[in-house]
Amino acid sequence: MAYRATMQEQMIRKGPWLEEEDERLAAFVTLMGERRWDSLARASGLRRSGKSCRLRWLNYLRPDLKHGQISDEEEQIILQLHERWGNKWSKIARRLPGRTDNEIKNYWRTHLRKKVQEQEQEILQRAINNAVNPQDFLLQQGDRSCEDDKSRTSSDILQISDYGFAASPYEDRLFDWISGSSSGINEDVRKHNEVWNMFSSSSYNLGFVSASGDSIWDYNSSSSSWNLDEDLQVVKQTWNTQ
DNA sequence: AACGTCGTCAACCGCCTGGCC
DNA sequence: GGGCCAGGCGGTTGACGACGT
Repeated sequence: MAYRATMQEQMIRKGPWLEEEDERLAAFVTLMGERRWDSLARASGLRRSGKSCRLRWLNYLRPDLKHGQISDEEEQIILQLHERWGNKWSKIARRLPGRTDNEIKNYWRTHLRKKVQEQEQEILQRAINNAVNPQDFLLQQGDRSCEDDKSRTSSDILQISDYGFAASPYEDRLFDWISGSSSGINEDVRKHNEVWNMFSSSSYNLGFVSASGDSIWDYNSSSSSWNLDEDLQVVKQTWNTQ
């Protein structure tokens, strides 16, 4: 028994995929669908693990994948979403049709991380030069962009950023709508920015703040003044009339 | 030309989660 | 409720090429 298991482990191939392996995998995925990867790996006769087959398909062979350079627009989206969600690569990837979590993760690590760190360093330096606390400096910058919102305190602003959008049903459904209804990446980017601006507007943000410190989404659902479908409808209508 | 360093990216690893029995 | 398994996810590794010394 143990001997057989060891033999099987020895049979498993690792490392770069050969062209004929790719062809075989693609043929079997077409035949069996994108599931039961262990069975697929066995049935195909590929000496690869199910996990390895799944990864190869999702990251390289899938026909809807975009191969090639990440555009400036895509980079902007990655930056914005990473700022919101952190290293939630698969979540970010879902907002960029044709891109994989692995691709975005690598792109972030090799191209963007350094850039962001430099920007943060610059902010820190400017704060030092202005002899203020870096956090206050950022708040000052933020206040300059929303002068009309005098009632918003710095603690409000911190609450908003603390909550983020990670568990937001609004956000998930909005972005599903974006990627489901558009006709290309430019359209995606345009819609993304529009919706992003709407969410970033002071009225939306103030609505999201819970005075009690509860999760904003719990807060929303417990309040009868919020209606997910109606609010989504408003956003979509606003978009469609533009 | 030889060697070292760095950047890039495909692939792997280990942990977590959700579904099923 | 608990065990098992498949799949998903983020972090890490390693091969390889480009570039500098």
